[in-house]
Amino acid sequence: MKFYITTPLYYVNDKPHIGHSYTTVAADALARFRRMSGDDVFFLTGTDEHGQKMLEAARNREMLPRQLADINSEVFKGLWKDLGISYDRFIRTTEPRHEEVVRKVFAKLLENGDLYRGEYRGYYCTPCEAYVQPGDESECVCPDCKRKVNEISEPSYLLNISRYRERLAKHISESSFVKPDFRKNEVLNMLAGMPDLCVTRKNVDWGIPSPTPEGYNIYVWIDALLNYLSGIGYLSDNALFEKYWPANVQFIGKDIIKFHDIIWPVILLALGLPLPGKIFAHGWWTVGKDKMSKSKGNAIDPRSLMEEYGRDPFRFFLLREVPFGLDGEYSEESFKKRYNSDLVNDFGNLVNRSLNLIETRMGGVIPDRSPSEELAGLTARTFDAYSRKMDEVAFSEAIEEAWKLVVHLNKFLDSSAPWREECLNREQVLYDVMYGIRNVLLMMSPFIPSSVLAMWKMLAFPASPEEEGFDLLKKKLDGGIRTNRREIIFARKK
RNA sequence: UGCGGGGUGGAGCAGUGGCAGCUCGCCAGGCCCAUAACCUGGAGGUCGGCCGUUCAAAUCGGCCCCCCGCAACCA
Repeated sequence: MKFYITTPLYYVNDKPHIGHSYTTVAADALARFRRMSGDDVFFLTGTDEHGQKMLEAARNREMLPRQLADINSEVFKGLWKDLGISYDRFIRTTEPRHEEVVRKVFAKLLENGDLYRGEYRGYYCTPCEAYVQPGDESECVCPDCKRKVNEISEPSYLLNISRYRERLAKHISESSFVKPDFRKNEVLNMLAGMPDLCVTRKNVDWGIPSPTPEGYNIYVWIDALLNYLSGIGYLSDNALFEKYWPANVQFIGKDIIKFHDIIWPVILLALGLPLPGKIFAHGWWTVGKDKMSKSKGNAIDPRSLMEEYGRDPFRFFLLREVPFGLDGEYSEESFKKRYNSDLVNDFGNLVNRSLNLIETRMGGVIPDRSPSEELAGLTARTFDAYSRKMDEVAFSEAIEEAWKLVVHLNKFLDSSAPWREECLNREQVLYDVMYGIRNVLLMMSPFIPSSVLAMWKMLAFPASPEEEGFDLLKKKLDGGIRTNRREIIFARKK
């Protein structure tokens, strides 16, 4: 089976914060899970580089928007590298190939009447040089800069949302397109009241020119959304496109629901393309009860957390701490607690104590047996529950399922006490524990791939979890292996 | 105001009619192979309020109070 997954394109007017990492790590974990399940995965991410805010940000730094985009897209790439993100393609909206697709799509929509020339009536904030929607009619101030806005009316091109409103509403109610489920009503309401969308900009000089006589630029969101098509070869590499489209899952933050759950499918319907399987909107990370934002200065920098704890604990925390889809509260304390209690005490210590027993009681060689029926059964049931949760994109619950095996193995060691002289089936017990650990490692690999690989090598299991995939769960562990030197993979933090 | 989601032991949550559960924290004990780790047991809640339906309600209905989200381009 093919599996096409995307993150949003991140806007490069500023540096990445924890939220960008969140979406990307989530997509990466799912991509890795599908690969290990045997799917042919295409994982797309990238950067969104046009638009008014880029112009401003570049001006503030006294550089050209292109220069700022070059710098910041590298910053994102660098972070993804350090986070171990296994994307297949990193797209930038300033790539000529992408720009060409956007122009072609625009022309096609125009031709079919899905875009039409009309009047845009609305409010315009001169200082921000942007169209805005004032919060309160009586106030008429820009929601961004809080200054007065002017009502204007000018010719522009509009996306004909009305034409697809009913079809889309029907699809949303009848499918699992909008995820999580509790967003459905919200989106349907939004859709019902959504006017046709203005898709050209008169005063923005950093963008893709629209193929119309007036010399407008194309609205950045139209530009950005189309990356999901151009990124897999729409209108350029037909074989690739046919292979992967439609996307199976598209991850977004809850702030961009309107664009992905309404405007995006309208464009696709207009192009006659099938819609993605799911648009999954996750929640925000908050600090205390406050929303994390640049203006408040309380944004969490992923770099500092990674430097202190390492890449994998950061990935683990993001996906374990909070149910995907809901908001979550970040605190250093909760991070440390997760780290110490889950990764150090439960998991790390299990591997460490088990390997120590292999070293001291088995001369460093994993005995060759067959797994007990009980443990093999438990593994199968655990994996079953785990995969179901992964299919539901319920990461924290999937990890919880795998953790049941970790807890079981710790208990099993305690109750069978293979360190005692009286323990008669020591070989079987230790074999079972190593077999169980191997299976836990497989299930944890999508979340903490490098730590898992380090443990895998330490235990001298053949190949790697990613090469083996989940098929290995059905097979016994071939013993007779001499293990490598014992190391602490997750060191306790004070 | 409209639509939606919530209010359950110290914290965070699960639980859509039948003895109120989980994780963390706390207390006590066990074990001692291990990263002061792991295991077991315990304390702690009249499930926001009032009224009602029912043999039986956290769970259904009504009214009320409080919090949050979306209606407004922050992952």
